[in-house]
Amino acid sequence: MKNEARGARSLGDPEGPHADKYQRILDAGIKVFARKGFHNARVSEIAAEAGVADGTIYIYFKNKDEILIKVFEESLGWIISRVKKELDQEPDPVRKIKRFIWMHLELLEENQALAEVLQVELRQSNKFMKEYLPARWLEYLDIISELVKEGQRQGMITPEISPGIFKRALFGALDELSLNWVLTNKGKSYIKSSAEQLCAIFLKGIVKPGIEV
Amino acid sequence: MKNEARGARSLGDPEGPHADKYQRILDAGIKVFARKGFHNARVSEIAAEAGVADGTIYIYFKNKDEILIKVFEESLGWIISRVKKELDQEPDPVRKIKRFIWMHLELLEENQALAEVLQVELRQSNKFMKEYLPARWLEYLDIISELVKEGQRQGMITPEISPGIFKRALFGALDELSLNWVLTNKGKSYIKSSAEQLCAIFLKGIVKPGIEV
Amino acid sequence: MKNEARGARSLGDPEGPHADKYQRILDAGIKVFARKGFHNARVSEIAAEAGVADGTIYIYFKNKDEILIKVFEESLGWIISRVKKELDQEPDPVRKIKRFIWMHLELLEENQALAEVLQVELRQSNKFMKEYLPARWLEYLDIISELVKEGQRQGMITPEISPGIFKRALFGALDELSLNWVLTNKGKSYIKSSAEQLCAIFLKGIVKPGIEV
Amino acid sequence: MKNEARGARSLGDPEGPHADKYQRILDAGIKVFARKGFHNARVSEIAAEAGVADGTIYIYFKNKDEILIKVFEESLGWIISRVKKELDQEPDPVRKIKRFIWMHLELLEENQALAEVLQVELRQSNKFMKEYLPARWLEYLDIISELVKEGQRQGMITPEISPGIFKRALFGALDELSLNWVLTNKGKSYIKSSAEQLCAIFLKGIVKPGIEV
DNA sequence: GATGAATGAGCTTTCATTCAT
DNA sequence: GATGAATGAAAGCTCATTCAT
Repeated sequence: MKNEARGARSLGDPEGPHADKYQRILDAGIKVFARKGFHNARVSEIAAEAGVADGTIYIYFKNKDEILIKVFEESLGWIISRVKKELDQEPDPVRKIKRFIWMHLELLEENQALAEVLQVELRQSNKFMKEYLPARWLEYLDIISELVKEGQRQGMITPEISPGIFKRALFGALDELSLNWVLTNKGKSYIKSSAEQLCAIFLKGIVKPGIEV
Repeated sequence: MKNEARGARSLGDPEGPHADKYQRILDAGIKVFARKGFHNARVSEIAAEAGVADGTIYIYFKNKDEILIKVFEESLGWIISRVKKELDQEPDPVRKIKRFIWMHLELLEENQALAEVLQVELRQSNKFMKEYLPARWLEYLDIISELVKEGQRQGMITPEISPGIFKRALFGALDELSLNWVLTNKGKSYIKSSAEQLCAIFLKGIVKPGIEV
Repeated sequence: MKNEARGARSLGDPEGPHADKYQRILDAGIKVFARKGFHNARVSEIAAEAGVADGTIYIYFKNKDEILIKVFEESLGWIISRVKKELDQEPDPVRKIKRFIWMHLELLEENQALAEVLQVELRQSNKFMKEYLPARWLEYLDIISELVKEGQRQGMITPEISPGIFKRALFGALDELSLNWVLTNKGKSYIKSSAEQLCAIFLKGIVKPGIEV
Repeated sequence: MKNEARGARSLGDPEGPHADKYQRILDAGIKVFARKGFHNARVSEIAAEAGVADGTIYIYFKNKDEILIKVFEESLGWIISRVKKELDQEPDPVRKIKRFIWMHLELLEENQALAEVLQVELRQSNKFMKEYLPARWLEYLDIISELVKEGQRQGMITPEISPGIFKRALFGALDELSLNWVLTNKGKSYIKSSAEQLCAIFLKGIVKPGIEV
């Protein structure tokens, strides 16, 4: 009843009676963290952005840290489910990897504020919230490594490649390119070129066939 | 071999009469920023680490931000000169790219604290100090793109590759892998595997020859 | 014997249609104030302890202060009526004073939480709620001074004694000893010794007969 | 050098280079705690009263609690040493007890603000800072019990009296009377009467010689 | 130049109280 | 009457920066 109008409005999947304000605070958190970074974000600014009183934040979240943690969890959860659903439609691991690259860039393009938060704050947090360590982010990375393993099983991907290193290499490249897109204002075409180029680089390499490496 | 040119001091190349304290503060900054992150680093802790009084910091640096900026500038300057010198010894662009990958990882391995600062804080700062935007970091990235262009001129690298996107893809991958190495404690062998794998991936791709992509 | 008149409810004598919740809040107030002290007691904790909603408190009490005031009033009212009733059974003023000492200690022993609130918070409140100044507490003190006056009239108590100072001296001594009993866990025998000793001290003094003072 | 001018200015015995501000904050703490009570005292008000910035408080004290604790420690330390010195001049234990009663009341009369803090906050703190429990306060109480024991040894005080209960009874009475003096504005004569009456009560009792108790 | 005590703006968080349901 | 989610003022404390010595 309370949530009938939410539909596709925002990331995440809040449940329970407080869903509305919870989600508004989460969305506000994404915006403000993106604008100012976690440390320079003021709780009062998040409250204002969410249209609630400062104190209301603390009904739904233990503290400022928890807002960020929940932003990670809910956003990554939503991204993962979106990505997995689309990958199912691709026939083979190599096509899936291409699709993954495209989706990563497109999803973040659609959610620029979220992109900024994930790129910058996820690193900070990986370093400082070791007790938490976003399990969902590892889950996301493992989508890549699983695709590589499957490709190797099917004989499409060279067996010398380490899936564990590849997943980080690809993620790092994707992350750097979307960060760059977010920071500069290169327009949508940059996303397209980035996707195309990354597919080419990671799948076929850059050295001309026949050249010794 | 690696440190032959650095004298007994440390990274960077401080000049002038204040060289000693200036450099001590800079080194202390790297350590403390690595340990705590920029926002949680206390100026007084940097001062203590450097063995100077709090107020002395402000004789050499305008403010806390400037310590970080100078850490970037001096460290990147030193890295760039080291890298360029070694790349000169490689015969062709493809070999140079391989050398670059190895050096990046090895240099950061040798300077773990610096690695942590560059990886995490450079992102933050890229985002917030747009007025500054570390020119040296772009210079470092451009080493890669110049190598790609040269490779394309010499016909060793496929012309479809965009050097501007490639430089960020490679940097992102390197960065992610060294961050992972820094955060987990995987030992030196992880650096080696990372370098080998990245060379393979970026130069030859992961799809088996003959497979359609 | 001691509780015969109190029915199943508790201290005080709540009347009117709200009697139940009113009393439950009052009792909860005593418990929570005893546990945490007035300032550290949370209205929401009192509500929880009373099994009512936070807002309900404000139907029965103007604010948090008023809960404490009513705790004083109702508790002291109950204590006074209990004490007066028992004193009637004693034949002379000196015996009545002895009885008073015993009853004070025994009543608080039976209501330890109330004891803690009265002892600690009454002082605070005496100091800050000058506008209120618990009339009932003065009434309680005056029981003592009236007994002294009566004793002087009957020639049993030396006329040099000021009833006004004596009442405070005795109350202070009683209060300090019950506070000490509440804070340490000395068991029931400490109450007995305290009563005996106080009777001896206040009635006969501590100096041996014959010694010059 | 820095402290040459302090003389009798304020309680306590601050040492070290920061003595001046430390003592000013302590004195300000006494005043403000007396005026408002610990919980309603604002750190900023103490700072203003001491003529320092808010932050300066935290150079000298860990937090607001510690100001109160140090007020207890230093004040009681000062009181104890003053009292002990004077008691030495009295010839026998009974005379010493009389002197103690007079001094207690006179010292607090001279330091009214301190009196209010000790009386009201010491109780609160006894209850809530069990970890701390002002050792000095116990030391002060023990002055009394030691005098009683000595009096019993010399045969001047009846052996039935428990020094441990007597010390609390006397302290409670003194405390209540000085609280009353502080709260009402009874003038100096009330102090005198209180002292006289307490001496009479505690030493000789209130019951006329010859009356059976 | 070097010091480090002092500053005070500004933050997160708490919680008594209200009021729409 | 009863509820409890929401409010928002207020306070303790931190720490980058200054400046008298």
